[in-house]
Amino acid sequence: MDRKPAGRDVALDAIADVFREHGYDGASLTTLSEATGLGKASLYHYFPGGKAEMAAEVFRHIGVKAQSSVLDTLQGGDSPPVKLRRFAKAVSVFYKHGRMNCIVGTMVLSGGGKLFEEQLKSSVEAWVAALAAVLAEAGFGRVAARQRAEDTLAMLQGALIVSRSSGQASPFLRMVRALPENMLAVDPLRGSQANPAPPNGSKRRPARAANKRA
Amino acid sequence: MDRKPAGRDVALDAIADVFREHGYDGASLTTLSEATGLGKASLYHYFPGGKAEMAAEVFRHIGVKAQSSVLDTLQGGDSPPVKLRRFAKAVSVFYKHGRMNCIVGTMVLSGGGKLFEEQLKSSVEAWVAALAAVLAEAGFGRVAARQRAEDTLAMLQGALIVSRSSGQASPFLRMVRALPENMLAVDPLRGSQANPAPPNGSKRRPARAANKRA
DNA sequence: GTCTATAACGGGATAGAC
DNA sequence: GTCTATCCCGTTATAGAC
Repeated sequence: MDRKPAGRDVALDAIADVFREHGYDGASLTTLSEATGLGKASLYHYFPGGKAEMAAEVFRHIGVKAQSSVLDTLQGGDSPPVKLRRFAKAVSVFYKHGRMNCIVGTMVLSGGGKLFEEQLKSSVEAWVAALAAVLAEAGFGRVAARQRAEDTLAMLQGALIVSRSSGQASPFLRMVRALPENMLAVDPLRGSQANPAPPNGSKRRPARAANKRA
Repeated sequence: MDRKPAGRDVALDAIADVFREHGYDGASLTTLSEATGLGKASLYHYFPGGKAEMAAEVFRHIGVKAQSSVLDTLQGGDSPPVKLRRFAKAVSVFYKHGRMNCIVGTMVLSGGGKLFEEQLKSSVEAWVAALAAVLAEAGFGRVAARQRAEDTLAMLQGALIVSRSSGQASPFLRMVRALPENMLAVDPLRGSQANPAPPNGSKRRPARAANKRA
């Protein structure tokens, strides 16, 4: 199998950054040209299919990176809690601790949703399957495991968006820090029937007396 | 105060739909013209500032609708659990039970992020403040209440994206159904230290024996 | 392989008739 | 207020020199 010229893969990183930052519709060939240092014609040399092919290749490229640097942390003989802690660390690094967007979420909402429906779906599926496998290993039923995995991805996506909107990384950091215990907790997304009365502060925070207004 | 012509507000609904569906960059004047039934020049009659003004007005418009049909459910003398259940119902309706995007999240990722930074931030702030007020009323400390409110919004955003990506409403519906109890639960986002061992199925599901592979 | 130049097209925005 | 016609510019995409 003849591998593609070396320039292509390094260009792909720059291209990915542009799509992540500006979305699919917002990424112009001019911008892509500047970001890669290649002229427009050169881009078409590497990607005859134009912008659409660039985006498709970016998905492939990111998918491979995500697999090796994030999802693979869920493999191996360690216990589920250990795996999930590794995973959470890797996720935080992968998204630059909340400062970098998820390109999948970005594409879905910025013009690539219809165009790359299949790739986006299978990307989500890869993450769900990997997480669900660990949860199943931890003792959750098949359906419950998949639901928890989906919910976890949703929280990740949402935390990234909120962090971006507000310009603060803290929502993402909080989410990713709580992720391992949260995923294995008894009923994190269904509420705990055991404790209907809310506490007046958590045990790890100073929890000054609640000052209600008025 | 002279109120604007009637055609403007009905056009605004169609315009909002276009932005929600295609994002800011993806919404062309041609599309907007077709969706509203107005010619381009007529659109400029109503919105001299062009597309940017349309988007800005859409935010205002949606903000008012969100306030009256969703956030106002958190007002009144009822108990926090009652308010949050009302809120969850309203949210589900507001987003067409997972089939409709959040325009704020969409805009952030589709070209309007820089342009409408202030409006987007204040929109998020309105939701956070409204939810945090209820949580404070429920006894949470000021900081914890805001964090929980942020986390809830993040989950909502993420659930909408995952639902859209996967084409299934179930992640969103699950999230919104669990929202009231989840928000008041002891430590939903920080994991419960009391139960390190995961159960083998939840109490409300058949929970067939976990079938691990291999 | 990479460049300059340019074609073909669609975008946002305006003018002016009605 | 709404329309048709038009302008200007940026965009995608290609041709052809080097």
